[in-house]
Amino acid sequence: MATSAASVLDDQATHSFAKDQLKAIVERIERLEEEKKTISDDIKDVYGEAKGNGYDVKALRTIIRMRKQDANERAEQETILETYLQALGML
Amino acid sequence: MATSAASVLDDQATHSFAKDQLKAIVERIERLEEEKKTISDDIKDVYGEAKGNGYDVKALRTIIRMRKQDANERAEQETILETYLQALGML
Amino acid sequence: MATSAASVLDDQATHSFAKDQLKAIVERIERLEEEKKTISDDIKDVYGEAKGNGYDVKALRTIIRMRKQDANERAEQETILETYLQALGML
Amino acid sequence: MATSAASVLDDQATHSFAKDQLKAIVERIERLEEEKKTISDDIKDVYGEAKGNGYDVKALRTIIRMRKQDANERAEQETILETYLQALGML
DNA sequence: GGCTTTGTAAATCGTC
DNA sequence: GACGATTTACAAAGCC
Repeated sequence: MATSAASVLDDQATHSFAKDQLKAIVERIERLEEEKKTISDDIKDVYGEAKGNGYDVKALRTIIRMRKQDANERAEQETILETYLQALGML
Repeated sequence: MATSAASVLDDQATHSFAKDQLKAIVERIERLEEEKKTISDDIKDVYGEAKGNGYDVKALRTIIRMRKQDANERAEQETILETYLQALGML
Repeated sequence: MATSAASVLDDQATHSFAKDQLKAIVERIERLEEEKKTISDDIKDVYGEAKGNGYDVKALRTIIRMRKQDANERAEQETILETYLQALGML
Repeated sequence: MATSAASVLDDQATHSFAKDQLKAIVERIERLEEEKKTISDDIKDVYGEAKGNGYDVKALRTIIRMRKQDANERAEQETILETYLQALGML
């Protein structure tokens, strides 16, 4: 079966487009991952610096983790409150 | 033993300083972790968007991973090359 | 190089042993995973039964999760206490 | 509106019952989850022990996973067979 | 039935 | 460089 000149062009265009789109996606992700790595390194630096100033890194991590937990818990409390209000027909 | 007025002030100053420094460290880390989370979410968004456009997310991740490996390998090759050049007194 | 009759037997014995040992490990793990699956199914049954008695499964899960969090938190509090005591040279 | 003495008792009884039932459900689930965790830990122990005997844990996991897949496939084959037998009126 | 959430596995990183 | 701890990726389960 023959393929018309038009459809060949279409195929090429479509193919090109797909390739460009994929490339764009990959590059966006790689760009973001680089930024993420930069920040991770910054965090490591802060811990390292703190350690240099006599802080116990493990304790610091514990503090950070607990504060995050507290935040999560507050969020959950709100969720529960909403659930109750919902159950009481107050929302 | 008595504590002089001066040392009380010193203690307070020292204590205040330690507290402020700790607070600063914690806040810097939390700030950075927030930024990191933002970027992680952005990455998820890109994958989600790609999925919406018909891409297979797992395959995309594989591509990203392979390209990272390739980059690492290239970097390693360069390291080896430099080592040789160094050994040959050409650097 | 020749291989004595004894070492052939040794090799076989060693090989057999290795094979049996590997088999034993695999079977122990598979046995445990079966048990684990049984329990998971039991848990699902309890939730299903509760649902049949008019309980809101999602709410039940929230209760279970919160109680677990509380337990974790208590455990962490103890960890922190120990850390402080350690720091104070009291352990 | 007034509430009769009888209905107060009923309410209390009902309330007590509901509370006890909920408590029973929660405790059953927590009990089962504990058992599940115990088994998970046992599995980890087996892997750890195997590692101590020179086995490669990742390879072991691969074996387990493949055998599970094979089992699933066998199960699927049986399902297909049953379907055929059913279709042929032989079940 | 897909889409999010949760649990598990793998990989990475810092430590000793 | 092996080990444990943390982070990240994958898989499974539950919910809509």
